Amino acid sequence: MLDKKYNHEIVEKDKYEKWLAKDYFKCVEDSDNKPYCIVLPPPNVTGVLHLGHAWDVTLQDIIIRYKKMEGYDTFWLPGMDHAAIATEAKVVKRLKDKGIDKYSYGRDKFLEACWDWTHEHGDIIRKQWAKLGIALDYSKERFTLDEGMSKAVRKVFVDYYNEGLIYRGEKIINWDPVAKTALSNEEVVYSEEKSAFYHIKYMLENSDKYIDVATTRPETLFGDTAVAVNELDDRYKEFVGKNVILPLLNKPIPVITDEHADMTKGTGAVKITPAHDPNDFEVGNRHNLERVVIMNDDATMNELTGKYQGMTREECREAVIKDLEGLGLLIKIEPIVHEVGHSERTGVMVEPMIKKQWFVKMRPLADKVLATQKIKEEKVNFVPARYEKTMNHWMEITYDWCISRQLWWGHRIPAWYKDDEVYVGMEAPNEAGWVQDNDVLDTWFSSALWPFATLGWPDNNKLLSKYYPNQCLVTGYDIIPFWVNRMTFQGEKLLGKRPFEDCLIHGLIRDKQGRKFSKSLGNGIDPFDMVKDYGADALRYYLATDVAPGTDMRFDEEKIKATWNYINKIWNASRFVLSNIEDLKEIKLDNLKPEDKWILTKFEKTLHETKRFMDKYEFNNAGASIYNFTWNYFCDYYIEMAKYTIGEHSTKSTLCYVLTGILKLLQPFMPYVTDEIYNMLPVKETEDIMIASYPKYDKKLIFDSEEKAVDDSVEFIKSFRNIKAENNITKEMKVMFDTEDDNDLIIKMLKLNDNLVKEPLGIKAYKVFSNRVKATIFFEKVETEADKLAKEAQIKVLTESISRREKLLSNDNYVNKAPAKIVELDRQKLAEEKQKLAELLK
RNA sequence: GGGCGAUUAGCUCAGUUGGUUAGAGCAUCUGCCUUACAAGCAGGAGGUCACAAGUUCGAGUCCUGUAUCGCCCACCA
Repeated sequence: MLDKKYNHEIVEKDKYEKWLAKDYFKCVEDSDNKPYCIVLPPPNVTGVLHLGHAWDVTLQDIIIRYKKMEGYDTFWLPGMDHAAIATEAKVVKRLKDKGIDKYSYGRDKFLEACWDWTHEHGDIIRKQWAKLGIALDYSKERFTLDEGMSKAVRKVFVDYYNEGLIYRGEKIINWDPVAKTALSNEEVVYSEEKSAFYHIKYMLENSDKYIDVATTRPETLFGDTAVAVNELDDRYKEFVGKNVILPLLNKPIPVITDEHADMTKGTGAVKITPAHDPNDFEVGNRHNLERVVIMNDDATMNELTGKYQGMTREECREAVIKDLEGLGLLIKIEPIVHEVGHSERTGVMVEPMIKKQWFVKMRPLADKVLATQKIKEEKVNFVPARYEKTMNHWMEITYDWCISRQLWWGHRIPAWYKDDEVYVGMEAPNEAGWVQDNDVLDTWFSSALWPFATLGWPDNNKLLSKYYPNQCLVTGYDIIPFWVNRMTFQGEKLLGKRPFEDCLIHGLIRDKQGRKFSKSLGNGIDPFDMVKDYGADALRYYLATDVAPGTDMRFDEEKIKATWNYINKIWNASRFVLSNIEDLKEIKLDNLKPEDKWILTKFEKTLHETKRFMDKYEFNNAGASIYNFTWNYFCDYYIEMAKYTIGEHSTKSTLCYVLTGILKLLQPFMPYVTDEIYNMLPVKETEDIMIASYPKYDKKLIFDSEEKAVDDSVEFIKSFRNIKAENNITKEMKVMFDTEDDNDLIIKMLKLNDNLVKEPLGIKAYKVFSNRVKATIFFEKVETEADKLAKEAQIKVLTESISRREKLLSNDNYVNKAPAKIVELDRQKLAEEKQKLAELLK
């Protein structure tokens, strides 16, 4: 016998270990069943899982468990990401707290510290996965820095290099002066900052004329090698071709014309700093300008800035402005607000710098994706579909991907140098004297290979051929540019096929006020506190059903509470069923009563609807559909009806059949409690519910006329209760049925056995009716003013509705153009309303 | 500057191809300890679907425009 109250701690205890021991989570490579593979977005080993991860994995687990019951050979591959820059930052800090400097510690020892960190956090993360009950195949777990991944990474690098898709070049890149590494465009986040246009006089050589140059970055003037104006700009005609004097350095630089100078912006004259600005870099290339690097790697000013050497960028700006002002070269300061790029990881202002780095040539790779996305059978199907635009737009505008990072934790670049020679290969060259590139690859370079490198690529094996392309990938929309896009172009280039058929996108979780969760706000919620308080099932159901796919969610603990109540409801319904079917030997759906047929029909319809939603990943709608059936039909009505015929085999069978069905539909959402209850069923098809089959829609269990009839009885019951409550009618009432039909069920449900009369009484009468059933309640009661008002209001509503409907039905346009079904419905409704009104007016 | 999303009950959210009186949970009001469940049961109340114009017999849903909020992208000096 079940406890009276659902206790999630008891229910969830030891279950995960049981599932693991029975190998339920393992894929069956040799199985003939159709494969269904998802690779888990590998969480960073930087930290522990948060609510967003819990959401992400819950969605995947629901898909996997659903597909498994549907008969697929499911395979959910877990793993973690070494997260190069993010983890390195954490380990650097940990060492620093111990008084150890990364560089003096040395590369090998530092990497050891990184591995220690990785193992610590890996263990924590695995425990967290277990708490959520997710069906990961741990026998295939991978790490983005393991041997197989490393091999795949080197292979891609070498092949791309040989094909010309990877090259090394000196270009302007985003430099993080704290981590002292290059970054990709995606790793730069822009935020609005208060700044100013500084208008500076650049004096014409040997003249007292000058050009007013407006800049937001006066500290970079030491790197100026020209001033550009537009060739159509009349204001500066006389300056073009001459020199202006670079302030502070008193160095002559040319005034050139270039399309980059926009006459409508600023003063129309722009200083050109090729080594510290991407646009100026391009201008410099066009005009063969010298590139003067004026900063050190930590973004302090270097020796070329004279007395400003050693200052930070900020200090230098202040000093420069002060000095220019002293020289009378500062015209004005115009405050503005503009977007400034910051490092995603360290938060520091990114400095554009000229550096020799490795790049992936993006155009051919991106074009391939754009072409594939035009083919229905070969494209990645985004859910919701609008996110395809996010990827496609990125593919259209992307430019070469800077993949080298000046870090230690990551895949070391397989390039070796000897004097001016470069060797790129899977292994180091044999001869002596070659030195390997010090840098590692962007962490996303390896995770881009995740959907196939984890399956054994570049070796061709059964795992790869069976499970690639993956059937689905689940991730948040914020990860599309970093990861989804890159997996897509890599998969299509390297294996000739999309990495996954579907890509289910979810949003971000925010707090109750709609703010992002962040450490500084202190508004974080630990999902495992929720598991502790309400159970994994409640958290999972909440996360999966709260919002429609692709939208953000506002976290609300009250809803988890409500889910707990729902589970408790299921628990208690099961308690009733189980305690009454202990002697059931087999489920036989024959000699069915109308209410049995009714609930079976409702269940089939719910199943049909639920499956449709599950297949579209609309778990919110699927959840609502099951909830509505379970609570409003099964619990509120069928169980109540069943109480009167509980001894009959058909009742027991129906109870057991429907409860089993409900448990199966809920299993993907609530694996623990459904497992617990399923195992207590006297009749069941499998040892555990997660290996049972999903119910199949069965037309033979659709009974239209019984459904209609019992629906009508239910409608009558509701009307009856309504009238009884609204009129404060007590048990003293007498009831006379006007209709001959069998009203047994109604009489039982309303407990009217002692109140029935055959002839009308000469006291106040209340009419109750549904389509089929009519009855009169006799009850002595003084009509109050409130009763009168209520009745008048009801008459008013009905009268208005009738006249609106009559008008509609007399409109030929409507009658002729609207579907006959709709018009017929209106006619029915009108007739009912008229009848009701007549009753009220009696 | 470009793109996307949101705007529906007090709160958080659903709402399929346009079609009965726009739904749910929570909160709220009334009455109930009816032996599965008071974390429950029964019955209510609560919405000009952001705004304006349009298409249509019919618009929360489709078209156009506006407002507010949010996100993404973009090299703007």
